[in-house]
Amino acid sequence: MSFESTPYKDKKVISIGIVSELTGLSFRQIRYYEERKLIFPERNEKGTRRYSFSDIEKLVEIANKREEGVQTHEIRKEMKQERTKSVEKNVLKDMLRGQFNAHFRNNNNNSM
Amino acid sequence: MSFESTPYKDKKVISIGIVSELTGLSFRQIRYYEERKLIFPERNEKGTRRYSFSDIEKLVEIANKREEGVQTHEIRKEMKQERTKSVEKNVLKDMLRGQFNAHFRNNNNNSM
DNA sequence: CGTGTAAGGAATTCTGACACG
DNA sequence: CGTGTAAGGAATTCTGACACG
Repeated sequence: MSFESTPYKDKKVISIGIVSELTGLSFRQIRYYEERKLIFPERNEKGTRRYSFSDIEKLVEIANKREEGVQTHEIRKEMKQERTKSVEKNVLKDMLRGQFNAHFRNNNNNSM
Repeated sequence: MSFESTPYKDKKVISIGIVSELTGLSFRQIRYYEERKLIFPERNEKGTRRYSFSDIEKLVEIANKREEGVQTHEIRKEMKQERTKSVEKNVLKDMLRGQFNAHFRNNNNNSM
């Protein structure tokens, strides 16, 4: 019923050069964070990496953590926790939507 | 008051190869439509073109028009009209917001 | 551990031009 | 008018490795 028709934020279309420009990180750093499983760019047929805006946001977060001296291993753990929280939030949202729909199931005939 | 903090849709970050993949158009066609002032990619320092998701949407529209046999010159005119309409719509929106704000100026103390 | 760098190769993109129609 | 293509050059990206610490 509810579609994400244009999730530009997650489309993997940006090359590493632009990502470097946008984040201020070196190619070496960007590739290394991939090696450490912090980001997951896609590849085109020829093997060049493609990143999304989400990846760029993640990289900025990573850069901040690194400046604080946090190791990639720790950052990885923290990001896993974030993902779990996010899943929980969605579960909660679904439950609320369920209640909401139940409540209005029988008297939703006028407003579109 | 209302900010577009992350207008990913208009960020010029995509190279012509990806645009070609996404639209199905050839490099030649994409560059030609720029020459005819239908799209306006940016350039990085070294001169390579960078497109936005908006540009890609425009290109798809252009491709559809071209298939119908519409010439680039006509397409250009049509797109100018679209822009004008869009401006008018915003003017209307601003007027409505003005009235809305005036109406609630004195009794907006509870709900955020 | 995290990052820099030189190395060699492969893929990308650019421009201006000739071609066809 | 709109698009294809071959041409030559410049810029981009890739991998694996050595280096420092």
